[in-house]
Amino acid sequence: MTAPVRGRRRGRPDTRAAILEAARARFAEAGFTGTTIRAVAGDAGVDPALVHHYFGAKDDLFVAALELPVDPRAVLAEQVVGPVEGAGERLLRALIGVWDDPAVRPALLAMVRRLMEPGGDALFRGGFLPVVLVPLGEALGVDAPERRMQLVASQVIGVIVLRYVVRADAIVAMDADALVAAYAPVLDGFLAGPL
Amino acid sequence: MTAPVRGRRRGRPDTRAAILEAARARFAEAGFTGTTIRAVAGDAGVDPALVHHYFGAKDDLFVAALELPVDPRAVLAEQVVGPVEGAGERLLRALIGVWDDPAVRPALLAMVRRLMEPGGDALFRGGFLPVVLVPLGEALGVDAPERRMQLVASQVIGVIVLRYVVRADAIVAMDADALVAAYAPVLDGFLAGPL
DNA sequence: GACCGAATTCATCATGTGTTGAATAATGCG
DNA sequence: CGCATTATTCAACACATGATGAATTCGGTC
Repeated sequence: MTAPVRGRRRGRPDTRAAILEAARARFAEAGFTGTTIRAVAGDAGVDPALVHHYFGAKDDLFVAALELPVDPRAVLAEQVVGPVEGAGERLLRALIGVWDDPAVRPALLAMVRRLMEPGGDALFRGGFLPVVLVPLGEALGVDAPERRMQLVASQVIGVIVLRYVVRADAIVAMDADALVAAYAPVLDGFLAGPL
Repeated sequence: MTAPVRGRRRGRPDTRAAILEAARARFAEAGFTGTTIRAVAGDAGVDPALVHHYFGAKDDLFVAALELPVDPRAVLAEQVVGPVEGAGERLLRALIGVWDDPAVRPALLAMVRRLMEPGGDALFRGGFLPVVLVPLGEALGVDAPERRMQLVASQVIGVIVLRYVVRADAIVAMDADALVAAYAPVLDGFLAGPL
């Protein structure tokens, strides 16, 4: 049995990546304040000090863990932008594609959890809304993008919470087509219906 | 009965109530783990030990703060149950009525925040779903109440998050009629539309 | 083989947490 | 008044947390 070995490890294990992965999982599961550096270090099989060595403070770890393998704006520009007709379905399919990718979901979950913690409103108003939602609305060419995209968000976030945070079985059980059938009409209504 | 109790009676101003109110506000704002007993005591202008004196551990404080001035099932039974036609509007108006009551909102917010924290899925599956959602669906006489009510919940929770947690301005600005106009058709579709 | 830098751990600090028990002040009853 | 009872605070404990700096070990380079 290996006694606790001090000093550098043999071979070239990518410890940094292990820490990042553990941090993503923890942040996704427990949010920012609910995640402890010691727990992350434990999951990665590593001393807490090493976490600080690679990423500085806890805040820095968080933004590092948030670095998405995907740029949401690129995904939206490629898969969603286009005519308003069918925009709801395209949005849903892009959303599901990204969220069901296990490499990306933890980071997204962490962001959603952060949205609910104190200061989350600022994150929404200062980040999510102007950076993602409104530009998307404008790219789709809808009128009153602020209002309509907030309506859209109110449905999308509900789906995300029930499917990925709270894991309500009926919503989890739906595949992409079922989700589109249920929600695309709603989103289309928010995008193009009467206000 | 009990012998005549001698001695000091109750706090001068009702300190107990002050603590409860402070606790409700903090739990609503920051969730369970994000709320510290010292902060509650500080808000109530009181020593932390007094909080323990009145309510025992932090868990007990939380359940005491959660005690709603309203029984959600009673509200639903009175204002929502009825024919499926118009159920969406009735549900929305009841919801808004309860959530916009400043005496109740903090406790509700605290519950929603708890739903997002670790273990929130259990709270949903073991509490909210079987105690509130499914009975309501059955009382409305819809088919497949589990599925339909989870769809309803996915929209309702989205509205709650955007309006009360994240306070998205466009959603906050809507009055009851505007909310009904926007969301009642969606809910009716989930309750009675095709699956 | 010597040496430098990177990887890793250890011991430790300062702080904030929930909680406890004793101590003091106020109140009401006989 | 004096006593019982409650309200309230003080001081402190035990623990977890984020963070730091020194120490140790390894990998690669001259």
